Parts: sequence; structure tokens; C-alpha cells
Amino acid sequence: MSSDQTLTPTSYIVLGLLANAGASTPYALKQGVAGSIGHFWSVPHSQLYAEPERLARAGLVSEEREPGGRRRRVYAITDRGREALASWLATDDVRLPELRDAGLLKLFFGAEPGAIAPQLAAGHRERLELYRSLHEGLQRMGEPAAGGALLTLEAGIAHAEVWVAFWERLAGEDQAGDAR
Amino acid sequence: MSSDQTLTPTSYIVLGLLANAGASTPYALKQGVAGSIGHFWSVPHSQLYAEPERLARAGLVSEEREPGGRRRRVYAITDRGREALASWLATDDVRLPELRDAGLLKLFFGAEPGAIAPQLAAGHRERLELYRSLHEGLQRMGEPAAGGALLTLEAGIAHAEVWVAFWERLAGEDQAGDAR
DNA sequence: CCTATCATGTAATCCGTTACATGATTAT
DNA sequence: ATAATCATGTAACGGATTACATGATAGG
Repeated sequence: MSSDQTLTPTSYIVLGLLANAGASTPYALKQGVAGSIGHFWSVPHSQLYAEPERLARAGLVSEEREPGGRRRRVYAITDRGREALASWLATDDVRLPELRDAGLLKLFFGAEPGAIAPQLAAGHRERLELYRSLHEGLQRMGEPAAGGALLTLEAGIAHAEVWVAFWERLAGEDQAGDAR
Repeated sequence: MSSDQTLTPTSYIVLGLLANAGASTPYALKQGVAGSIGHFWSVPHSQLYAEPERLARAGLVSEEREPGGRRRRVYAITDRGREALASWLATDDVRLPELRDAGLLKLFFGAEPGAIAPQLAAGHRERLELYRSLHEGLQRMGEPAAGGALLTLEAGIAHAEVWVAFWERLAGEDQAGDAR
């Protein structure tokens, strides 16, 4: 019951996944992240070994070992973990996110747009199409309780569209300038 | 000349500011960040004391002390620092940024949109208006060499618009649902 | 058989966040 | 004078990145 109270976003990702998927090994968490929220907030797999340990120390998850074979660690969310997750979900802590985009940083400091815009445009376009197909897939199989994922993807789509338009504009302008 | 080569975005922010503004104290760097790039990529002031030290060890900036008074440290970019900055600006390292938005995270894990949307909508709207006025100001005083800042603000405006629309939609939908 | 890739974990390093602290100015 | 804010720094702690490592499983 040493609840230090300083939970990070990584903590809530682990708690959230455990709440949705039930007891999981770190590897299962890794799969869970990769297949869903990881598109918007990735977590290196080493953290998915370290973080459940911390949460176990805080009493928010329980830790057991598989009986046979590799005796892997299996984590499950506890009642206190559910409480912590629920109270986080309910609070309106409005820390506005920053863009923190390395491409923008370069642009700001005077990089030639043509040197970076095409690659970024292509990357964001690819991501945009992934989001669209994921969204379509989720919608098609009318999952209940997938509402959060749908909304998340909608936000991702809108942002990817903005980025594609932005970098494509710069790529185009530069190309025009060079061609003249 | 111990060039470890592992420069972070913070490193380039410091190098970029020193290249643009000339020799600066950490406090001047802090002002520089706050007034410009800090809107998109903030850096706590403690880093603006630590980072120049690292860069000095790597030979990318020089460090001197004011002769009189407080003998504050003054940093200036060196030729090697300019090279490092220029080569970073020229490379098309396409690490796509992630959204990493705490609000989205909550949404994904099932938060009630109405609990968080209004605050976020308001916050993003405020930021949007700041960006617009900064953009207008920059444009009005037709600075040369402010092209990067203008483009950065244009990206910021487009993203803020997307966020405002997204959270306002959720705030509205929820309100409608509650009102019934 | 051999070699990729998947699965599963540990270790080291370090940046970044978060306090803590105190000297100067300015305002009341 | 005294409070408040600006200016200027230091210290500690810990999460995140990155690399290192090795056992299974499947494909060729």
C-alpha cells in the first residue's frame, strides 16, 4: 500500500489495457499497445516490463507467475487500480499537448522545406490511410465499447490530413521554385 | 573535441537560438524559447543551464564568463556547432511525430467526453487565437528570415483548428445527450 | 539443417521533470 | 519597508531510450 501517487501516462496505458483485456503478460501488453493506442502514444516494450512492476509495488496491479513452463509474470488490475484508472478518466486535467514535431523544429530554424517536406508528406499520408482503414474496420464490426477507439482514430485522421496538406504544400512550393 | 554525436532536440533548440541571436546567457535562452519556439516545443529553464554545458563539452558552443558583476556564463555557437546545426537542418530524418495527447488517451480508454471536452476546447481555442495574432504580427512587420516562424505558426494554426473542432464537437454531442 | 523472425527479458545511461533556493528589482 | 515578481541558478530522482542477450518456432 505504498501509493506514491505519481502515475505517468505509461501507468494509465498499462492499467487501461489490463482493465480491458484482463490479466496479461508484458508481451501481451506489448501486443495490445502495438495494435491500438500505440499508433498515438507508443511505449517501448522494456517499459511494459518495468511499469507493471512499479504498479505492483503501488498495489494497483497484482503479480503472479505462470505455474509451469517459463513461469512468466502475469499481471492483473486490482480494485485499487481500477479506482486509480477511473479517477484519472474522470478528471479534467487540461494540460494542453504540444506539437513537438521535429520537422517543424527544423522549419522554424530555417531548414529548406524541400529537403524534408516530401518524406514527411509521404509518411503522414501512409499513416492517414492506416487510420482510415482501421476506422472503417472498427465501424464495420460495430463493436460496442470501441467508442473511444473510434473517436481516437477520428482525431488521428483529422490531424494526419492537416499534416499531409501542410507538407505537400511545402513540397509543391519548393518544387515550383526549383523548377523555375 | 569529445563529440558524442547524440544531440537531442533540446540541443538543436539551443544551437539554433545561439545561431540566430548570438552569444547568450541561459536566461536569455529562456526568454528566446518562451517568445518563439516554446509555443510548440517548450524547454524547462533548468535544461537551458544544463544543455549548453553539454554542448560546450562537445565543442559545439564556447563558454565565457562576464567580466564584472555576476560573472554569468555566456555561450556562443562555434563553427563546429554551426556545422552540426546545418547538417541536422539538411537531413530528412523522417521520424513521424506521435500525437501523445493525454486527452485522447483518456478518450481511448473510455472517458466520458463531456468530462474533458469543454476545457480542452477552450484551451485550444485560446492557443489558436494566440497563434493567429502572432502570425499577423510577424506578417505585418515583414521580417525577412522569419519565414520559418511563419510556417511554424501556420502549422500550429491548422492543428489548433482541428483540435478546437474535435473537442467542440464532443462537448456539443455530450451536451445534447445530457439535455434530453 | 540453418537462418530469420518471434518471444522474452535485463542493464546502463541520461535527459527531463520537479523541486529547492536565493539575489535583484519594482511596486505599494 | 515590505511584498511581489523577476532573474538566476543547483540538486535529486526516476522514467524513457537504447542496446544487449538468448530461447523458441517456423520456413526454406
